[in-house]
Amino acid sequence: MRLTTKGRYAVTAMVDLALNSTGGRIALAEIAARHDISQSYLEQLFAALRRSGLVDGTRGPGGGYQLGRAGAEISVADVIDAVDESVDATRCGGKRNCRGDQGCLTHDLWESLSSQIRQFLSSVSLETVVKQHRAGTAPQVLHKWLKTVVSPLNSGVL
Amino acid sequence: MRLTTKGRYAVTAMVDLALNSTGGRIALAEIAARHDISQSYLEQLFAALRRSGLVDGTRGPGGGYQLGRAGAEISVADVIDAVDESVDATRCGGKRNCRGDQGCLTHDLWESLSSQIRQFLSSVSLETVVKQHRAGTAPQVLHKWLKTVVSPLNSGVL
DNA sequence: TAATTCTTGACTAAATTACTGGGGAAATGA
DNA sequence: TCATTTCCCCAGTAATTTAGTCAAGAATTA
Repeated sequence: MRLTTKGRYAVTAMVDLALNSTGGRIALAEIAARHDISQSYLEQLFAALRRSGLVDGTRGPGGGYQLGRAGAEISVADVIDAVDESVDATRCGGKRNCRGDQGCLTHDLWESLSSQIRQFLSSVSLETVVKQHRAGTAPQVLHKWLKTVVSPLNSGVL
Repeated sequence: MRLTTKGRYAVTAMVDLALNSTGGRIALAEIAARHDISQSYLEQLFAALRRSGLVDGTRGPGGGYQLGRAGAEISVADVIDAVDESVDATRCGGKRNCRGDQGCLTHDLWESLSSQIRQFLSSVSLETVVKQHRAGTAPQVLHKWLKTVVSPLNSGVL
């Protein structure tokens, strides 16, 4: 799970789509203009999103993109995965023998951490983000929530 | 908050330091060999870690690096921030006028999401990672924990 | 048919990552 | 003092990724 500006572009565009989708379709040119992103670059990202079934494109006048399924069914992790191509990143290709015993031990550590992040992002849907935005106060709620949730982690429960 | 392989190198090295630190110092060459990373590259990362006070280097024979403070006091987010130089990433430099009204609205969305990830990573200390690794079963515990915690998010509480 | 919009592919510039190499400076031990 | 070990700092560079351009074409609507 990587978290780059590329993924951010994709998430932004998808949230835009979720935010402005009142049943109709939205042209890429619109999204590109709204966020001042190169349209051709967005096209590349949407090609990947399309291949993953996250969006649905229709051509011709009045055409555009739609969410491939309900916003509640699309997680932020889905979007990031679609454009990021997860480049293996393990350096030893999953084999547990990169260097001595301990080499891949720390691999495991990283992957465990990384999978926690993934699970977290998988739990946040586009709808959640939209709702959170509309609510306004939500970030504080989340902040509180995280605080209560996170303390057992550092207090030696594990 | 970006999450690249660069940050992963740094976290791996720091966890190695936390794992093998029995009071003494550890030479960079050791860490480099253990994880098969270019030593000079690690030197660059450690220069950044040093500037942030996360590690403490001593020269001469028997020298090496030490954690700058207790492993419980160093979060994964600290490590990533130290090497990542957080390149602004807002594209409009904080100003709320990049394009019309809605441009920076979605900015807010992203930044809120990004800050949630940051808070999550801030809650995980090196000690936590080490403990989790030693426990072995911990990842499953975490998985369960996340599941109970995450459901209110998607069930319309917000 | 003409306009619109997605779709695809090739190509390029800029930035970042990962790495190399060299020349020190401080500490230690002989 | 001198050699060795280690951090420390800087300059450069190849590979990769990001971000963007350009052009041709397919499907749809009016």
